[in-house]
Amino acid sequence: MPDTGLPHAPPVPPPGRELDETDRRILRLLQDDATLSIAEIADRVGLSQSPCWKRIQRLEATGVIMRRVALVAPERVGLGLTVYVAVETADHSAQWLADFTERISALPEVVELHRMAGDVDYLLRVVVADMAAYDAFYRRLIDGLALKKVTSRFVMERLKATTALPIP
Amino acid sequence: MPDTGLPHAPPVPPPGRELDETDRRILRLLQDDATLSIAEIADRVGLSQSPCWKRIQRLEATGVIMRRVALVAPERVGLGLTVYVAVETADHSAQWLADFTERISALPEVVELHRMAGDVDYLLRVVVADMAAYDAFYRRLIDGLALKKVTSRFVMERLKATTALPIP
DNA sequence: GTTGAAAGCTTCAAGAC
DNA sequence: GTCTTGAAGCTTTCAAC
Repeated sequence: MPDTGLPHAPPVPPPGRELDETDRRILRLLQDDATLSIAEIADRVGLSQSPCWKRIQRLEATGVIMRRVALVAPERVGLGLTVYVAVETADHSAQWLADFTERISALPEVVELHRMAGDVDYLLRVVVADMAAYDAFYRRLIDGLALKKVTSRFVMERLKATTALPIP
Repeated sequence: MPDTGLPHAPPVPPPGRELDETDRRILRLLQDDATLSIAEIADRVGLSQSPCWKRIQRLEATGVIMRRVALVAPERVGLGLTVYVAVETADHSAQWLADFTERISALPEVVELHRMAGDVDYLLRVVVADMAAYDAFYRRLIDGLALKKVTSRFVMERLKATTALPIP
């Protein structure tokens, strides 16, 4: 093969293509309802139980299925306020960023932390009880951190929220 | 009680306080790992199986536990790109907003749709395969919609992502 | 890939405290 | 509210095709 100087094809599985259509059908079912029995799933994807069970085992062992969880309604446990926090950092040294990441990840109110491209460096999704709780969180967040800009955007209404990925 | 003119206390369950500490411990366990057996949960919260099972049934029946799902690793199913899209709408009539909401919710790539307070009207979380797929999605998104401003922010790295709420 | 079957758990209802 | 008991059903493994 000629060396084009371009990046190589990934050394390992072409994303999403180590899975056949049956695997993807199983995933679509399970990410919608993880209480389905093997019998039910096998039936719906047109397999018998044993091979279906083996496929699910493999999907779990290889990390395609990361975990099975219960989704809790936030407002039912007194967590009525979700806030997206866009952070622009002042310091961009590797050490500072590592510290920042570790420290922010440790905050339980932060359920998601993303490093972003573009104007915003980090985007946080924060879940708290109410505005007073958010204020307390915010003070803890900025305390001692050199942040250039912090923009809080408050969720008024959750119109759609699913953990089910649009598996093609 | 004197009428202060301030908003009343909510007429129904004080958020999160219809649940006792045992319920909350069960929720913390299940939102971390929904494969735990009743026996295991009962053991950890200090109950025997039946009352533990009844509590879980009640939490599901009353919608505190919304569902049980499998979480799939996006990059393992070829969905390597997550984008947050901030939308400012041009039209704010009720009819327009209803149409907008319905239309956006129907797009499978949109896994979350929030109505926001402040400068941004809507925040979308979009999951796609790659930049080409996002471009195709973006064209469909803006096609025929009067949007004042659309800002796409691309996730470079997922540093933390949990569906487990910080139940106090 | 398939079927069928057996062992061991888990779930859930019933009845008592 | 809690506990114990027991039946039914499910998961998991295995043998055989």
